[in-house]
Amino acid sequence: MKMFKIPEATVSRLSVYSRFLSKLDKKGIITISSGEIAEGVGVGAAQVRKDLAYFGEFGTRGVGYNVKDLHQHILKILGLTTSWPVVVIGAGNLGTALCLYDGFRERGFNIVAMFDVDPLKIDKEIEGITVYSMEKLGDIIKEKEVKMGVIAVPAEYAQQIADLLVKNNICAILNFAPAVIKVPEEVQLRNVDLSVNLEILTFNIVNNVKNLY
Amino acid sequence: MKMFKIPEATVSRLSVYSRFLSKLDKKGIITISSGEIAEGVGVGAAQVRKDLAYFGEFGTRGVGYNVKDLHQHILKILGLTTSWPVVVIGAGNLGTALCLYDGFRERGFNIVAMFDVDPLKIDKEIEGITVYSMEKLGDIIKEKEVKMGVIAVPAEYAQQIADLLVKNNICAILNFAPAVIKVPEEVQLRNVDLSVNLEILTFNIVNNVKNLY
DNA sequence: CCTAAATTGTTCAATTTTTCACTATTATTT
DNA sequence: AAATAATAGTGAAAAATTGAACAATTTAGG
Ligand SMILES: NC(=O)c1ccc[n+]([C@@H]2O[C@H](COP(=O)([O-])OP(=O)(O)OC[C@H]3O[C@@H](n4cnc5c(N)ncnc54)[C@H](O)[C@@H]3O)[C@@H](O)[C@H]2O)c1
Ligand SMILES: NC(=O)c1ccc[n+]([C@@H]2O[C@H](COP(=O)([O-])OP(=O)(O)OC[C@H]3O[C@@H](n4cnc5c(N)ncnc54)[C@H](O)[C@@H]3O)[C@@H](O)[C@H]2O)c1
Repeated sequence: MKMFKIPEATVSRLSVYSRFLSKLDKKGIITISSGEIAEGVGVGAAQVRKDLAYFGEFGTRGVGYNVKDLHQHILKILGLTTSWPVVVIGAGNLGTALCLYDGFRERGFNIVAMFDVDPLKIDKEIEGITVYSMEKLGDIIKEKEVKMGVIAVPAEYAQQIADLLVKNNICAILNFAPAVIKVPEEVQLRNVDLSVNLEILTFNIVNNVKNLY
Repeated sequence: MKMFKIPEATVSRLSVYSRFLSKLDKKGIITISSGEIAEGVGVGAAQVRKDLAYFGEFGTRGVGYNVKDLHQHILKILGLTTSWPVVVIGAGNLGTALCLYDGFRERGFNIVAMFDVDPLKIDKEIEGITVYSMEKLGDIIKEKEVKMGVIAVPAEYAQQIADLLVKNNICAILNFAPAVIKVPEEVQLRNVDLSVNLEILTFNIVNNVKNLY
């Protein structure tokens, strides 16, 4: 790969483009211009072209992009041409909601197991997904070749769960706990912090920030 | 307010600082330096000082920041000195998980009502929060002076719910549906897109992106 | 009281990201 | 076949963000 350092914002937009293209494809639309993509996802047309230009030339000048084609290219770029087995740690309200959610499967993410410490939850099944005790974590990660883990335990345990995942050679962690956790630099970490999102909104309200879309 | 355009990243870091300070305060810690905050939340010390500098001078040179004091200042900046009534639209798995979650209340967000179209869910209570039919939305927003709405309905209905919220004078929307929705520029909108987050991780894994923390 | 250590606030430089404007290419029309 | 219109790709400019360096201020110790 010609890794020229891709802005993270670019990657997240690619993910959005991809979903938009998928919708267009289902509607049977064959070609689309950068301007129409831009309009559809709420960014600038130059931005769309620049984002794609990091990875190659996917369009035809004067014509636009072939929807199916571009979609496939983006899926490839994002690593979504294969399925990703995922484990969820914490079978509470959030963990359960994630398990019941179809949207992940549609994008190639497969929750293969949940884990919890609560004896009442262990060995139960949620939508066909078994909740295991924590001792099984290592075995299942190895057996199912799991690369990604989702942390949905209370914040005070988030770091220890992260450590455990790291010890079991997980490559990436999505953390929902409102905690700052540290992992070795070779492990990918993203935090989804819902309070932060709400608080950006309150900040904007009280400071009367004009949207700039 | 001396609105010099605050980077959104700054606002989200303020939210994280605030939680960190709250933890320190509970531990009885009186003063802290920018370097320690930086260490605690995983950013640079200069970044911390720069973020705060947008809003005033809160520290004492040679000494650091008073924890309680700084915390109060940040809460004020974020608009968290008053409680925010919130409505959640969509009493499904995610909406329910959000309702059961204490973390929001702790930060001053109060879910005052949920809304759904499913007759089986309407009039049920979840953790003391009633699920109302959609017709009640306007009345309750007005009555409870709700400024923020959370969208937790399937993607295909997200736009119409957003429109409805806007029509009822909501100020800010947090959208969980994987849909691009449009609102007037005076309405604050944030999207929490979990698939995007997972896909940034897969991108990083397959492209071997080194973390830079 | 003076000096040294600590640490903030701030300026300025570096970097990153976005936007703009232009060039090249393709398709279509006359 | 030439002219026109549409639109991708791209390099340069602009804007936004981060990072490093340092001057200013406070406290503590001799
Ligand atoms: N529910 C939400 O809407 C929501 C929103 C934002 C953030 N979060 C965060 O997500 C996390 C989970 O939230 P939740 O609402 O599902 O909480 P929850 O209490 O419903 O579930 C937590 C689960 O983790 C399990 N658990 C506790 N310690 C564990 C450990 N050491 N190892 C394995 N499992 C353990 C518990 O048994 C429980 O089943 C929390 O950190 C919360 O702050 C939740
Ligand atoms: N569950 C998750 O973990 C998860 C994760 C990421 C994103 N999301 C997104 O969040 C949204 C909700 O997900 P969910 O898992 O809770 O789905 P869900 O199907 O469990 O719940 C959706 C709820 O919305 C209600 N609803 C449908 N149309 C409505 C309308 N027009 N007005 C009011 N209510 C309506 C339904 O009756 C249902 O109760 C979806 O857009 C989903 O893609 C969910």
